[in-house]
Amino acid sequence: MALAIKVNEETFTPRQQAVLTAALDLLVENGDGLTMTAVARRASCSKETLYKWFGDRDGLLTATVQWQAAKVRMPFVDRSHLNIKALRVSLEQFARDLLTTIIGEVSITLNRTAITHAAQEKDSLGNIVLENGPMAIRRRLKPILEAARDARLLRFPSSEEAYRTFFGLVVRDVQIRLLLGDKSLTQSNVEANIEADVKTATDQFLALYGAKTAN
Amino acid sequence: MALAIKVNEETFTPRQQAVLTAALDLLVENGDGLTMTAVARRASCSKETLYKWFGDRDGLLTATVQWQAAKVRMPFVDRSHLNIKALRVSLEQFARDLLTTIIGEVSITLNRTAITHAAQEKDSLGNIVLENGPMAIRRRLKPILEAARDARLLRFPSSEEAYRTFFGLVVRDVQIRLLLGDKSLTQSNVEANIEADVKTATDQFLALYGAKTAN
DNA sequence: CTCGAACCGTACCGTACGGTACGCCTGCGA
DNA sequence: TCGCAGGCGTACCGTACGGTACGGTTCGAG
Repeated sequence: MALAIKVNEETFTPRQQAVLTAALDLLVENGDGLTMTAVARRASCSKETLYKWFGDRDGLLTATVQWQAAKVRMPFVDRSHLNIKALRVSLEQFARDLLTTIIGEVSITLNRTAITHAAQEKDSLGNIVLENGPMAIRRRLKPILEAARDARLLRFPSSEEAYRTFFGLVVRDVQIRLLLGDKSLTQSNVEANIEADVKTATDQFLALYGAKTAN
Repeated sequence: MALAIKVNEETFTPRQQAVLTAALDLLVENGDGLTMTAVARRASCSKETLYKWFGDRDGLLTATVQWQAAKVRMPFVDRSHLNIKALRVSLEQFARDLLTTIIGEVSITLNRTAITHAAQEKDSLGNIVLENGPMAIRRRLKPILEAARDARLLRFPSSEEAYRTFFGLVVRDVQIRLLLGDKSLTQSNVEANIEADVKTATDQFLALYGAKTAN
């Protein structure tokens, strides 16, 4: 998918970004509230301009999701001196970023929008979100895991399995419950437990894949 | 939520179930294809009947999701003689059912529909899916876990944490990727690995929470 | 046989929204 | 100062769809 690459080239003027911000706001406020008229009014621009810039409604939607999803940036991790302590810190950093991203309203909205889109024949938005979400994490995490394996800090049959286990241990049922609108999972509720969950997930991951006295 | 209970009372006539089947088929075929006209044509009934039976479009949608979601039934597990071997079999059974359910087209469609619904102000569909999905599993799994803890087969700080870890280890990133329409996750592709994934997840869970020589 | 309830098929209405056209204003270069 | 490109606001069109109305048919009860 050249989508993730295209994002860097497809740069938007400040005015266009203002429009995209308005579109995103409408999406967050009310998922299906993204009508061309509403965006135009919110951004104080004409519908004609919207169609000139983004082609059609789907183009606007794609641009909005792409532009916003690309903002999610995973942390760079220091790979120079890999010891068990640095590895733990790195993993915790990944877990923290993953969790804080996932519980954010923007992420929830983007995922919901992409899933709604995927419920029809279209898969473009799903690909964008996948590419900037799970796949981005995988790309960043796998090298770390493999370096740690080479340094005899971790042991696993395949880095793919290790990555997916890490994902599962961190995300658990939080994302699907948030996407489904579970009222018993308030954002502040989850937020308060992030640090504990991060530590638990990292501990568990190291218990499963850490070599020797990993704990 | 009295929703799950209401389902048992709210029984549908065969003719009504045929209508709901038509509605579900349309949902599966094309998420937004559930127009009243389409359902009426597919089920060979009149729109007037649809409105008489289900009130409005949302009522039809709710009835369809409710009726279908209630069909998901978790396995009953024998709790009489709990030893480590029986526990492992039970956990594998849960993992297998959870995975096979999640990757099914019907489950994907129901979750997508509920998430789309949740993207607007409405949370009823989300609650139904939650109640018949994750929460149903939790209700069934927790007693097993607690019984196993009482039998000194498992050790965990809280059964809630243990349940969520199990969920994460089993589901990993499969569900979100399927919901987003990840093309690299074909159903047959996942299906072929179910048994291996079930075993891995169970092993990992027991490694984390099993008491003593759980493995 | 008759009546009425349930239901099918279809025509119809109102509205919301995607998309287009057009008039007007502003700013800028010649 | 003139002209024009870009863009705002609004009016407008066509369509899709939710919801309603109504005539015709079937079927079972009395």
